[in-house]
Amino acid sequence: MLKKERHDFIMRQINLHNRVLTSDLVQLLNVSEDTIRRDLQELVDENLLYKVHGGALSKSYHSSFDDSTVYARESKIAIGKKAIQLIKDGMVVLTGGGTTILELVKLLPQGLSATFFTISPLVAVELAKYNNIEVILIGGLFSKNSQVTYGGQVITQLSEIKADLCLMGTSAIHPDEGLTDTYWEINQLKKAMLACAKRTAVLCISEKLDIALRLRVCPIESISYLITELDNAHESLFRYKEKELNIL
Amino acid sequence: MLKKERHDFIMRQINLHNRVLTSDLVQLLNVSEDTIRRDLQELVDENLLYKVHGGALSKSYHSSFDDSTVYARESKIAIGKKAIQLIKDGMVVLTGGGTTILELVKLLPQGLSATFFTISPLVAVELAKYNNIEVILIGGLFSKNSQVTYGGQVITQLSEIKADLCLMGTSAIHPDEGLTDTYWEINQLKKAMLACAKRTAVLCISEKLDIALRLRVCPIESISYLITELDNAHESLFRYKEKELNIL
DNA sequence: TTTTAATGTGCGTGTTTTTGCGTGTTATTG
DNA sequence: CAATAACACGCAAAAACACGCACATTAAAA
Repeated sequence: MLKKERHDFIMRQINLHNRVLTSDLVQLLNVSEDTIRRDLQELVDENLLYKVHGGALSKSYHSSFDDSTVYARESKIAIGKKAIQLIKDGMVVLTGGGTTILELVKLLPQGLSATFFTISPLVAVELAKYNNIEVILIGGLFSKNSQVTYGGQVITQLSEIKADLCLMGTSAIHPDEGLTDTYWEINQLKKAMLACAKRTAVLCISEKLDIALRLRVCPIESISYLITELDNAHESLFRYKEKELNIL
Repeated sequence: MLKKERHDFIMRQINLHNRVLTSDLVQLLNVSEDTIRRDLQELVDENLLYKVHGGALSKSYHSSFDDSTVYARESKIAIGKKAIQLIKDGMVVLTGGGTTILELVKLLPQGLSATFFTISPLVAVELAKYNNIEVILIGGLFSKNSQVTYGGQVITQLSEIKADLCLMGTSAIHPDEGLTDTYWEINQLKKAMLACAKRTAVLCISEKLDIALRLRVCPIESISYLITELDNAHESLFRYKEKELNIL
């Protein structure tokens, strides 16, 4: 492999992930650490990236760091960190859309090898940054509001999938009413997602606890994991602990 | 073997693989290293390729699919402006992926009422910003390189669609060889897209003109419109005008 | 046909680039 | 503060390179 190609590869990784580890590059490119270090130094000289102990960072990363337009981003990252513990190598995972799922995906470990089905284009794009993850985007009508695909075709395709784990954002959850939603189409969609996964994890920031909306998706017992940003011992979770439900 | 023949051979290799190694050429052409080096230097002088230690790279080779800095963005906007003239109210349009298409979508008139099928999640998200456009995302395996869905499922779904117009980005176009591509899957995909649309418009920045890659998608006659950023009278387009092809 | 000039090609020589390794130093972590 | 990992520096071998020169081939001029 030519040096220029290596540089291109590194810059590609940087643009994709905003960071690279020296050790990863050594493995991926099959050259010595010194070579990688020299490459990184040369790219620094060209003002293309920012070198740190252990690897390098994207130059634009720091300047555009504050994409804090995401509401309650800190909470969602906390939820994401908990949720990734459920994902193991070799798993087939089904995900919905929403900013919480998106934050989770950004936190996945680089080496993870798994298959992801998703109804969210944005999640698909983010997942595609991981070399060892196979991404299948479930197609259909595209919802302008929730930025996911929906409709009959999606549900048909979901019925053909067998997933180990389903990761689902939530509109509302209530200890007695279970999972609920406002829109018929989204409701149908979530039912279909639940049906095709062995276990389902609901990702839910605390302010959506104890709310019931118009349409019932499923009772609380159909859910395997409830993941919030709260400490496990937090009082808001008492009512949920009484059910057969793992709280993370 | 004549020098010109060697040069043609080298350029062919470059267009095919985006790179050549000096050592490979020495073997393939059975001449001395010096001759190859001189050849490469001459091709550099003609501005046809990019020389590096160990070989040479294609000039139009840009590996990074970097969304922050779209390559040749001005040209792509110019192409987009021309292409939207083809889109009328009520149409069913099929689009591929790529930055050119993405720029086009951003230029669509707000009031446009149409149905768009697309294999690109990013295009879908962008299209969703228009109230009167119905967006159907065609799902399937998601390609990390080209950021579109592909594979058997996509092709099956495409076969069920009847579109008025297909908007397609391009890897390479050549007056004799037609539309060509490097990857089998993308090649199959483009064939399927062509098959389901009444007319096809190829969006192509000028530096991708007159290049032939490994796999043939279709002859030039199968295309209805060729859209570049160049003026209609530009000499680069002469060879294309001879064919039955509308140049915009 | 012969001469002359121009161009193309290969080889020898010396230079530069690239790369991996050994050594010792600096950061990071528990 | 000690163990580990990451780092910087210099060195040496190998590869790639540039340059000049000689020889071959070709083509036009004499």
